[in-house]
Amino acid sequence: MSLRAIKPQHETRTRILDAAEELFMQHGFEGASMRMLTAKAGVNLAAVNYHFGSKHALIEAVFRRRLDPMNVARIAALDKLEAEAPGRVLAAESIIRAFIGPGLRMIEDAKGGGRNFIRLLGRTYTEPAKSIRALIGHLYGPAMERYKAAFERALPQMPREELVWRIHFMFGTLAYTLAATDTVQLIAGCKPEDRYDARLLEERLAAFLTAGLNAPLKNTIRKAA
Amino acid sequence: MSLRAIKPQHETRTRILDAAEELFMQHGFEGASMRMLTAKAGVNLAAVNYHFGSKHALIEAVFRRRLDPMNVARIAALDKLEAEAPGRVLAAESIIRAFIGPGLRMIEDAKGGGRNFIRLLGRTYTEPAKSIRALIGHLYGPAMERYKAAFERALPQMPREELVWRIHFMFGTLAYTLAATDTVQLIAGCKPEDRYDARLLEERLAAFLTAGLNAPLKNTIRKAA
DNA sequence: CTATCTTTCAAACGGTCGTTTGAATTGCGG
DNA sequence: CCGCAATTCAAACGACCGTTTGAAAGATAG
Repeated sequence: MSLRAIKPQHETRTRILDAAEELFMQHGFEGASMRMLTAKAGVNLAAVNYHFGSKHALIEAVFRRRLDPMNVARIAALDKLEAEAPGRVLAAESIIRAFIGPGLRMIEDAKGGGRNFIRLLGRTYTEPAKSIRALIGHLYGPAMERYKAAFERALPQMPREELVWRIHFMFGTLAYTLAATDTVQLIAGCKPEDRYDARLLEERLAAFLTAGLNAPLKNTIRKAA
Repeated sequence: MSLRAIKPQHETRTRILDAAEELFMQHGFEGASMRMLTAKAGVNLAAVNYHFGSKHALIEAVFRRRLDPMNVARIAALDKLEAEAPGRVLAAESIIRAFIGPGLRMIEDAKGGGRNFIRLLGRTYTEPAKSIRALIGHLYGPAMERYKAAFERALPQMPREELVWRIHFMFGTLAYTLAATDTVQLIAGCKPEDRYDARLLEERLAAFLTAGLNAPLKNTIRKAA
């Protein structure tokens, strides 16, 4: 039989990761069982434990596969910005666009599962399980530090406390926007075809976030700093 | 024995609701089992099914207990605003404050469990289970319609498409801010005591959201409308 | 006190969970 | 072609899940 080349070498790992990505997004980490998952991947039930060790290790692998390259891209985008304007102060909007760009570009990858992953990621920020939130925090750490420092340089006049909160707000907007795409339809009948027009969404997000980050400082806020 | 007056009448229901609120927040709906829950409440395992019918009905009861009054308060706040300025156009910031006020006031109720509920609520917007998202959507429906109409009246010049997205962004910021309070510490060492200063948080949120909602319309966005 | 309704309780139900096991199968260098 | 390691497989493990049951206990009205 020569047509058995369907499962080339260690495709099993990839098939599991793909299935897990989709089912974790649809049912959550607890809701997606190993039996569901291996059935969808077309592999044996024991394959997950054989290749990854445990369910939790599989979850970590699902995140690392996409998140590590994404954060590398984010840091690279910031490096590029700073290299292009050495010594000068970056516009906050440029930094925001550098950060949200890699995530939005992944949304356009519908067939490759990138869109699934982005929605999964958005949900995971508010995941109840401590171990998973800790994992996300750990994977995000380096990029986070880098961008926080960039924002501090771009907005030297803003109280640090206030800046931290505004970065937090921006994170929330991004996470929720990506995770809860069906809530848009709750607010209004939104044509689904432009829900994934990443270019347009980037413009909308950048405008909203830039305005929010640069919002005028009221006295009440200034006094608290 | 006269000191047995600890469990007055039908306190069992309330004890279950309180325990569920806290455990759902800590472990999620699937992660918090009936055995955990009834143990924490100090009631028999069968009590949940006796008093509520099923676990899902308990989840619904947990939400209705807090969310219904909260949305009534939100609509009342909007009614009051419109009654105070009959015929006039409301400022977007006033509408935003009317919306976020009831939620933030609940955060200050630490002992009563209100804070737990708000964090639970924030997490639930991105809950994987369809039935739970549907429940939330249903409970939010009326208040949502009301506020959407108010924003449309306050910003008549904004394309409807864009407005829907900006409302979506605002929702996201609010939900995430309330749900993922520990992520703030990830961004920076934030003194936890002012994390729950609802007054200050309201100022910060109002400033950020108002600026975002009123962000200038770029050509790219205008053309898409 | 008795009869009736409500509530609590221990025990068990069938089912699904993540993981483990040991044998069968496959891939491959010598 | 053989021998060995890597991988796949069916079956079973103990644990926990949400729910149900029928009897015991408590509250209440006549």
